[in-house]
Amino acid sequence: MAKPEIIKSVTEILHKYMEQNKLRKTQERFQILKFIYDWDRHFDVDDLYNHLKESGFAVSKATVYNTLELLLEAGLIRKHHFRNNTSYYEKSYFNHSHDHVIFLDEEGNVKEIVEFCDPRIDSIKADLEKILDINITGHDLYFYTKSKK
Amino acid sequence: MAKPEIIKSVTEILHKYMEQNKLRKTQERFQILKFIYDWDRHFDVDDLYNHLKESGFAVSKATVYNTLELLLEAGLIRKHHFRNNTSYYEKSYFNHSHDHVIFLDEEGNVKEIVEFCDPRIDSIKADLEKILDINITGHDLYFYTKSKK
DNA sequence: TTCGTTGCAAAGGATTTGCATATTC
DNA sequence: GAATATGCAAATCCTTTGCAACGAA
Repeated sequence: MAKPEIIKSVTEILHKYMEQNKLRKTQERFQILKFIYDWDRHFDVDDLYNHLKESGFAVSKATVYNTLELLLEAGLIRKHHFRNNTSYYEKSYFNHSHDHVIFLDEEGNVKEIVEFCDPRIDSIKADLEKILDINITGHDLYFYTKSKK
Repeated sequence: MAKPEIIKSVTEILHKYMEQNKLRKTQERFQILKFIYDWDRHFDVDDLYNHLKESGFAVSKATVYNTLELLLEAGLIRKHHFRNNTSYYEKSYFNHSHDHVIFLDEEGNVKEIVEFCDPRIDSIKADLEKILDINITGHDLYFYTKSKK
């Protein structure tokens, strides 16, 4: 699917989500969604806030936080913690479920992120659900390396 | 190994680590290490700070932070992020490498933690190292559930 | 018009930092 | 005695909250 179609599609998903939950369809929410899906990277709140500002669509940081929370609940983005105190986000639709290899520099800062898929995770998950008699709602798997890329 | 022996052993490891790195052997550092290894649970900074205070061995929060950082570098504890903004820690010596299932309540607070081991993680790791030609230094794998335990 | 959302600034929680004091070496 | 670690408080970073103004329904 080409990018404009993806954006159209996630926009519709957000429309439906807001109708179902009786939320208001503000410009800010749709613009932020569009910016995220136009961008091919993982980002933190400041990255997104600055990107919006530089693109001439400044919104308050509170709105960035509110909207990210909304998009998370709508299942349109995912949130990550890479061994530091900052939350990172990424789009999640039309984007296979995947895990991450995090490349760290000397100071432990995130230098690069590589995605991978491995079906063995799903089999571990299925086994745990059976053994513990629980329903697993999600997982986070991060491998860390200091190798240069 | 019985607990007193474990504590003796990790104490020696810390002694060596401090000698190798020309760090000072303060009471606080050894006491905190002992408290952690006497305790069978995952904890955050406040849990440990309060535990020390209630046990009549009060130290400042800055010292708790500093010492946890030191113990991390010495490989004597591990640090985790369970989808919230708090860091959790656990002892890591004489304690198999393992991963975690996190039980969350309605508000997303950590209610319970179950540990598990699965060799499939190591095989995924080995494959990634080969494919990406990197050296993986560690990983974090967390499964999340809202089931009651 | 109504009521949810935005924006701003203040508050909050976790962690770090600066500096005087205490302690190890 | 020299130099590092501790303790306290202030500072910082990330995130949440309160409230007036705005805008969608």
